[in-house]
Amino acid sequence: MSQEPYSKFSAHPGNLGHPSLKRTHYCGALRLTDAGASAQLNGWVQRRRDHGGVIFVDLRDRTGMTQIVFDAQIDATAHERASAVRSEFVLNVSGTVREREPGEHLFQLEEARYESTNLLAWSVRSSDGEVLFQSDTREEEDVTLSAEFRARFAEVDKKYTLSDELKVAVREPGMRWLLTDVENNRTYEIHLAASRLETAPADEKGLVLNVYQGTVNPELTTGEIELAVDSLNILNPAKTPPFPVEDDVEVAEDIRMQYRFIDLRRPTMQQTLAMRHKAALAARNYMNENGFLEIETPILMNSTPEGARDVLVPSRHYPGRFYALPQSPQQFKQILMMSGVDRYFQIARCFRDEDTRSDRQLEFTQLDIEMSFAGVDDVLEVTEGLMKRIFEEAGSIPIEIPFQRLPYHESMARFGTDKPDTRFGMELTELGDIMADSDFQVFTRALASGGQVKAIAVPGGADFSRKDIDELTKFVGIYRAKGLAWVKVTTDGFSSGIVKFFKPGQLETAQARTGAQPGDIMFFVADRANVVADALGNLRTHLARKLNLIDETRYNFLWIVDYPLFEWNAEEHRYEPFHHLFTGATDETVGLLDTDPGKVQSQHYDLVCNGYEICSGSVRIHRWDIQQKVFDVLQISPEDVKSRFGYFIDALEYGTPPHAGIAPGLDRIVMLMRNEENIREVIAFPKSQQGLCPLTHAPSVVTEEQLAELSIHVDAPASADAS
RNA sequence: GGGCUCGUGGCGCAGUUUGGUUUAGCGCGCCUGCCUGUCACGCAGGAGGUCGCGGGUUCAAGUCCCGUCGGGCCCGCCA
Repeated sequence: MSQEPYSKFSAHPGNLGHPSLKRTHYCGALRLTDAGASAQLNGWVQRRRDHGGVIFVDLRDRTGMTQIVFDAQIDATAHERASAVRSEFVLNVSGTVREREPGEHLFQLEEARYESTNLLAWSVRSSDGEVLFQSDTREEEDVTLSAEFRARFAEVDKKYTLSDELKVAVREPGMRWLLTDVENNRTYEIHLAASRLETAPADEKGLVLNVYQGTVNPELTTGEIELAVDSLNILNPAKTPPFPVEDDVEVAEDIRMQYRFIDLRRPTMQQTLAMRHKAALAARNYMNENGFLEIETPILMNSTPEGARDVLVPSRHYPGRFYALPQSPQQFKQILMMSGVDRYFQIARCFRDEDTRSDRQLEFTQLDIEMSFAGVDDVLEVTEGLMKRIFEEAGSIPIEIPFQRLPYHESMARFGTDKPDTRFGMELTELGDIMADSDFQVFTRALASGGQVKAIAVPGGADFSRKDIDELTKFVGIYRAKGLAWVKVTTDGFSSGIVKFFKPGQLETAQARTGAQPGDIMFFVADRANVVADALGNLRTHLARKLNLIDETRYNFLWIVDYPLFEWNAEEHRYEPFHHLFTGATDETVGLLDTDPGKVQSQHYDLVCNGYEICSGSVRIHRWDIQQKVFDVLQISPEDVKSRFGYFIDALEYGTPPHAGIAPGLDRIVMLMRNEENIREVIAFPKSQQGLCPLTHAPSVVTEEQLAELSIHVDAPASADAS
């Protein structure tokens, strides 16, 4: 039959009546202390368990779940309506909060004895004095159960074996306990018979101990209570969702994005949304407390063809002219410094029309920051405080500041990248000096043509099979490495087909430098410096993941500093800015702009955490003459400068204060705090890798009229959405 | 621009190597009925698939070939 729930409800006008929607609690809020109170909840149906005379429904909202119970004896109408309720229906219920009753009586022990010295140290003994169960610390978990007592459990509850991971909670001192088997996720209630207690002190002999099946759900924060419903309003039925609203369900990305409104109902997604909000709030508060003004800058601005591809927006008034969406508010934030704002920040959306990666989207969010009369140390200090505030306040992750600083060249040398993951070792080791006179031509040729030979030692790698090594060779091939030489270190010496090419001492030196131990393998790459860095750097992280060498609980923050100002583009025989056009040089090297631009050091800094670049910034050029020299080095003609940056150059000549800034990437920060490996997981409405939005079908074809107004003629065939 | 990989009921997957014994199977979900203590409820019964799309090879295509659309990872790109 078709799954069309709507018809069932159109015949029940009672469901369409408007009850008060004012709830008394969220679904994750009720606790044992609320027992006896009446409550009204709104939420979505997580699951329904229909037992005929009684129906259980888990009602969910963004805070959690509460079990609500429909009992024909409490309210026949609500019970009848509840039988039609299905997953994701939206309900409004009211009723009484009640402690979950003990279930089936399992067994009884006569002549139990309770002893206590205080509320926290107590025991229950059998009549012959053997301890049945006891707890003598403040830790609820520290419970001992006698073998005899365990045996009684085994007799009655054959489906489960009581595990060793037990928790006991005192319900009423000397009378009732809640025993939780954490591993099996089951509870039991242990009662000393109340009738006997009325007349005798609790620690006297002759009590009766009863054990019941518990109905508490230890997995739910609200698991000690339930809501006995006396009134149900079905606010809206729902089609069966395309996938269950649960964590850890694997669903294809396009389906998740197409039904993002359902995907976002999942608890982890709700937690991420909440954490992202907290991170933004913490940032706002911190920036405010430190004297920064939040100022908005235009979304429609001019295109500057430096750097990334711009996202363009056609102008209706000026045919053939386009706005660009900001790659970042770079120029505006500098102009704000020129404007005397002194300290600016903005939670800014940025757009870069480049291909996506697991940590890159077409549009993303930066905490854009700029400050006047500031140098490197000032920005780093403010940023460290900001990171500490965000990670601790939003992520409950303690952060120690200040962060270490690592020069760019050292990072490249040791890790092969300027965004190193320092949670594990396997650092790259230079071997060019000792390998130059080996007989291994792969090495000697690379060195002779100005290249490098470097190596890493992989713990336990001596176990790698031929097939493993072939796969790794293929892996480094992605980074243009032509091969991957290897030598296994064993207790008997070196093992590899290439051992014969080395002179005595060469492999020993390699072993000493890489720190390889017997049982390890050394991997060598010989090539141009950037190929060696890419191949070994990526191999290093690849193997660390594969071999589980990464402590996922750690957050290793690291400043990368002392970048070069320019990078030589060998193909086009000219310099390019390493960071961007407005990055300042260090005082020590600024003089080299005229003579040796390649040696100029910039005042650029990146903050790296666990292999992700999470902030990037610099001290800016604030003097016209220096900016002019940079344009000269980059061979940007005066005409180009005037047309592209004219207003900016103007402003530099009207009293620009020294200023510096940085831009932490909010998406990646939240990714790190949530331990997510994909940026889509921390964006409410992300785009697919091809830049499509499966929910709204953007980008879409527009009408001929719209195009005509913009004087745009589209050359490509307008392919309709294929799905 | 390029490489790798995936696409089979609502979801997740098996089947694709070696084309035909497959009436395309499994788990979850869904539907109907029963059930008063479940919480991955249970029990009984049931429905649901142009194997992404197009073309080709063949007596015969989920399976082989070409193209195309979509998802993912990566190289290039990302000042």
